[in-house]
Amino acid sequence: MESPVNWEYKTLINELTHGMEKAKQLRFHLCTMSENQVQDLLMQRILSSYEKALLILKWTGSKQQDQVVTTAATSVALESSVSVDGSPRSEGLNKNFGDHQDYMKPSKKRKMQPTWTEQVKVNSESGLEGPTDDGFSWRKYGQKDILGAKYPRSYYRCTYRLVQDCWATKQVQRSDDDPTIFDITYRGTHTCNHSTIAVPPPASPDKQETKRDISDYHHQPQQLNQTLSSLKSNLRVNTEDLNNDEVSPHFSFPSTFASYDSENCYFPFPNLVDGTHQGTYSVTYSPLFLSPAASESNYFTTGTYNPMNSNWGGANLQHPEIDIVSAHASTANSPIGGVEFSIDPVGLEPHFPFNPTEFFTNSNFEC
DNA sequence: GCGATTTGACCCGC
DNA sequence: GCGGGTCAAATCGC
Repeated sequence: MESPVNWEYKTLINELTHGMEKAKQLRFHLCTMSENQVQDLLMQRILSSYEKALLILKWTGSKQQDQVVTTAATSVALESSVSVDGSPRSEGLNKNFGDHQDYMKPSKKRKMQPTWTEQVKVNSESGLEGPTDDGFSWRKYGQKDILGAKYPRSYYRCTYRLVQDCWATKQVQRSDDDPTIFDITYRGTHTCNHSTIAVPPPASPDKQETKRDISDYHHQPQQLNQTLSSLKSNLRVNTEDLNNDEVSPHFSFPSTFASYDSENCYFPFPNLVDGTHQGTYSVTYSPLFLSPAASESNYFTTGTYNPMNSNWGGANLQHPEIDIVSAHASTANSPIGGVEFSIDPVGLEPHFPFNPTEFFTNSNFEC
């Protein structure tokens, strides 16, 4: 019997597929009616967004199925003599972890894990070891001098690896060219419940908080829905620079989503609510997330966050926005693929009223 | 004392 | 054999 989650998941896939087909039809009509390259470019990007959303969803779905299988097969020993790297050194490790087969997961799935890279620019070269607060708790487990690199690479893993079996890791390396830029490579997605996201200040000043556990959003679909509505209302495409080859349309998001991640429904942008960082962020996703057509140029940078006035891209405090600016005139600067906007069907309430077709078709595009 | 970081060593893939 | 990724003992800091 099909579960509600599977039903929601398939419905979401169907809706996105339907939307993509309609967008293709629209592009066909636009191409036949006009030679406006701007319109065609926009259509390509809309299609790319749908395509990537579907890819992400499908990937997430298969991952969840794997998790179900893994959880169910608790009595099955998987390569009990293989370590996290797949290396045969079970002696010491098994002392700590016994024959807990979950420990073996990364060795089997490392190449299947999603990997993406952010470039984070910090304010000054001095005073910051690197970008730190991205909403998760990391524990440094190694540092390595990399051949040809001026600065060493630091290795971090989730603090809750052992407690909550969270296998997310990240690598941080300062750029050779610009010491104020850090390349952060994330590998794997968080399965822990300790992520935090930035939220708008609450109405009551005596209950102000700047971070909230993501589980709040899982358990408050109404609030998430409101946030999505806010995202919808603030989503816009700025095409004023379309004639400039160097600049592509801007997609804007409310800053509420600055840390929304696919695994826990939050974006993987660093959490900047503490106001300690100012900089630009770019995200490069691995081909695992992208179709061959889309992965050709899947790179964009966001606008600048100003901690002095808590603004993203110069937007006001009431409706701060993140301006996502494509660095290349590609089909990959969409908000969907670019910021890993995948709605995890498991992470949402079964009856969460999110209609992707309506969401995208009714979005407030400004042309 | 406990948790986080450092750092040399080990292991694996290429 | 080399380079990258990870481990784990030693060390540090609160």
